[in-house]
Amino acid sequence: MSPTSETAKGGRRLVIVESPAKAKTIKGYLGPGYVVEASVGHIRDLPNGAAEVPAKYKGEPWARLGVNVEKDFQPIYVVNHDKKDQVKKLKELLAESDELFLATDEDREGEAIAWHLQEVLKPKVPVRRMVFHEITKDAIQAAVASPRELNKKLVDAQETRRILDRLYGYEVSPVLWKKVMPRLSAGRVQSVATRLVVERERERIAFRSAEYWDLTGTFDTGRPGDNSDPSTLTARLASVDGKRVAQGRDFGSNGLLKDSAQVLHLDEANARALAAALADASFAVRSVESKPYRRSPYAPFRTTTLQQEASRKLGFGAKATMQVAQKLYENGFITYMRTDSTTLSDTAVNAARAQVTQLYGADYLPEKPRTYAGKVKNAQEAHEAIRPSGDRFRTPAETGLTGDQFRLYELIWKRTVASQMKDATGNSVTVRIGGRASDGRDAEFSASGKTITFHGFMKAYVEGADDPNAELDDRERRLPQVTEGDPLAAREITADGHATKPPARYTEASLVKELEEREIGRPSTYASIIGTILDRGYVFKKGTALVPSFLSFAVVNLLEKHFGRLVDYDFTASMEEDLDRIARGEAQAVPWLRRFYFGEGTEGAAGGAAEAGNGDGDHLGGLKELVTDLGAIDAREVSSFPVGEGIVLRVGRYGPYVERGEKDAEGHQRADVPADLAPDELTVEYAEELLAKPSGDFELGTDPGTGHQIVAKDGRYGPYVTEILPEGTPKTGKNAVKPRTASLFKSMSLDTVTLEDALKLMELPRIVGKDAEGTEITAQNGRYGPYLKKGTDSRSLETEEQLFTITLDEALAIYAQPKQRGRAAAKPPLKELGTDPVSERPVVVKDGRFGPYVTDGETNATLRRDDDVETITPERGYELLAEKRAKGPAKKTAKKAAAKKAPAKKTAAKKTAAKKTAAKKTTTAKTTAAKKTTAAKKTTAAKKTTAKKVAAAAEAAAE
DNA sequence: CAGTGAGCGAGCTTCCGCTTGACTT
Repeated sequence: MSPTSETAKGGRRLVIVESPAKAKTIKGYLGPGYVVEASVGHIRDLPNGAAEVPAKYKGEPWARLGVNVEKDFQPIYVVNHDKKDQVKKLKELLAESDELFLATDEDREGEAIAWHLQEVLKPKVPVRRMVFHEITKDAIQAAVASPRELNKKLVDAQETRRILDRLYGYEVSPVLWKKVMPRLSAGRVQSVATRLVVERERERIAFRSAEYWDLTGTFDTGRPGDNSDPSTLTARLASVDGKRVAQGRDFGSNGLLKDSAQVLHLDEANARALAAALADASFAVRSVESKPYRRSPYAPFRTTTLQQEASRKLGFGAKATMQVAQKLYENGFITYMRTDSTTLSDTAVNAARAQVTQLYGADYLPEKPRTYAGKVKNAQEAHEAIRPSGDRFRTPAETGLTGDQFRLYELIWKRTVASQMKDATGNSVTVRIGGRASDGRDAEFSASGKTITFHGFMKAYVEGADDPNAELDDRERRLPQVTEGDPLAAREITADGHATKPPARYTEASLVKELEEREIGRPSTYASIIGTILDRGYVFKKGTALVPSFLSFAVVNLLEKHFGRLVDYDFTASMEEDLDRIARGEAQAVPWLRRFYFGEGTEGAAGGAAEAGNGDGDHLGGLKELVTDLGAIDAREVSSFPVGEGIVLRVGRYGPYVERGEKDAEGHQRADVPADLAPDELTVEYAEELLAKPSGDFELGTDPGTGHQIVAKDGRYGPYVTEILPEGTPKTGKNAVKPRTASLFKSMSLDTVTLEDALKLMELPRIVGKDAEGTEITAQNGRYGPYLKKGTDSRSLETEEQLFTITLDEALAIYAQPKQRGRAAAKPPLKELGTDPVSERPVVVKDGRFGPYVTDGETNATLRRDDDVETITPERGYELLAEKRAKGPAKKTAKKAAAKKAPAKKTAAKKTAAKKTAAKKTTTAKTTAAKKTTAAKKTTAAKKTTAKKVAAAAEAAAE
């Protein structure tokens, strides 16, 4: 496989493409003298997080962004971790070459990859940019013969896009961490995708169904029927006394008629009365209308249409489709699968036409090849449509493929062949039938049919439908051959009730389609967009439907209210326009970014030609300002949704819950909402039901001793069991009784814990015995695990089982030992790393609350994600400590200075709360303490925000 | 969102878009 072995003597050329599969193909077309290798996508990017930021930028306030927002948005680029080997290989190959051809895709990203390659490889030989749109020998050789220069403006446009996405994502996500829940995310693409799903659900919630009725009549021609001339036809009531009968589409989403003057709304009684009045009526054909029918084939596949059809016809998710397609591509069965183009190369058109003639005959072949104009607005057209590869398409049977690969290939093959076939033609017929009811009303029924006289492309391929009730294109519906005036007998007339349905939820495929239409996302990302919003818990799947979570309602609500422009559906489209201007040299990246980030009116922005979006002229503030001043964002408000009857749904840190009344007030109720409840199913009645019974309980049974019901729950500190006290037990006041509670052991789980386990757990704390002085020793389970307690002296136990088994002698033996202070002291270090060269202290690895860390007794540094206790070297340990020392003190003092008051208060508040809780005089005291803690926390949060604001202002001033 | 004993190292989460393996399930 060594590419150099194929290289001819002298005049070696290195050609770099993006994909290894492509490299393999092209290699064969270029022959000796050329080495073809892949970059395997992008090779450099902005640093992902703090760990990837080069040391020299670490202290910078903008290091976290990877973009120097203080100096013309200069990006920091680092070679992607997983591309280091590939870059090394490319460098080696380049060292043996006399010329470099950058043959990445001809689109914005491809141009950028080429530029990054040039920057990283630093070639000393001539560099050429070479592009091609078709992988054939002629096209490739022509491309080599006529290279061009790198288009730096196009690269600028890509870089601007990259920086904007970074600023958006890395500035807005932390707002969500603070205001909604940690680890959430926001982004130009995912947030709009989420918003689409949320908005559809809002429509469903607001939707009011309408009931309407109509009649269906079965009419008989009185002739014996056959296949081409059935004896009966089924027709629906179309109008009464000339007034059209209302159908589903006549109703709005509010359940009311859109235009009540024009249509007749039949209710059940009315419909039944009319049916009865028509029972003995005589009917005749009033009109027969025949129109030619013509249908053209669908365009060849691009990524989105392939995902949609694979979903409809094969039941594949977007990700599965792409994985199967990737395999087909790698093994040379199909062309590239991430494309927004429906264009077929000449080679492909010829192959398709040859196959049409061979399989279906010349009658099915149009005179001229069909071409499909690009439908996608921001298409970059770097690739062909998705089609079988080669200049002669293999039939599915010839491929030898099996399973999913076979099915997907067959789909692609059929669609491609069909795209070069003739239109399907036929007739569509509408028959109107009239009759007079016994009450004098005139009723007109209507039926329509379709006959296909020439199937054309439908012989090969018919597109599926999202709606399972929808009729497919090639379905024929034949009506009896009747002419105007023909008498018909009504065999049966029935009244049918209907209800209008809310708009359907998105599926993966339909959401991707929507995103493409709105120019949001790219072929290479459609599948992962779905993955992202699923991973974040913004949506979940119910069958194939994408259902938004309550969490996504809170997130979208916040974004709409405070970052409206960023989740505007036209934001991306307008960005694309601006990027195009940058690519054409009509606008400059830096002023554009400055306007986006710092807002209008900032220095330099006025001179820029770029207009940061159209239609958002009312917005002058920049992103920076929006994420700095968070005081205006009321976290409680954005995550509260009224349900009705005084019930509010709230999205808390632990998930959604419903609440009635104020906390601690009389009549306050609260209950968890199942995480997989679809928002449109949360009715007032359901909320009442949830509030009526304690939620999330696993009912274990009754304690034979007390008669109290025992339940298992999942609480803040994990699963636990507790008892339900009978009605009327005072929960507050002097005689308050607290239910017994106990955490589950690690070995137990909520769904398997038994009543016996629970009763045993609730016996804790267990009295083990008394020591020589008569002080009671108890065994109990606490926050840090099982422990013994003697007065104020506590000792950890090793296992939870010991809580039940430990004897007095064993307990006394433990107390005879000196107290082990803290967890770290109790455990030996995980590893010893020798002596630190700087502090000259012994360095060890320990396990702490936040995972393993290295310490020399003075400085501590947590191991990074890539470090491993087993494999860590002493040198790495010293390095971590040195890093920590380098930034530690500076950061610490800064932090202390900035947030001095807040932590002090917090500690004080905590202590107060702890003391009062410990005192446990009454539950009232406890409630007060809890309240105070909450209040203190709020103050702390507010203070922190203020402190940050001050810091930000200082930064701005320093500029 | 139960409320239980001490002492004490933070660091990281996150974006979009271009590509495949290397992993585990």
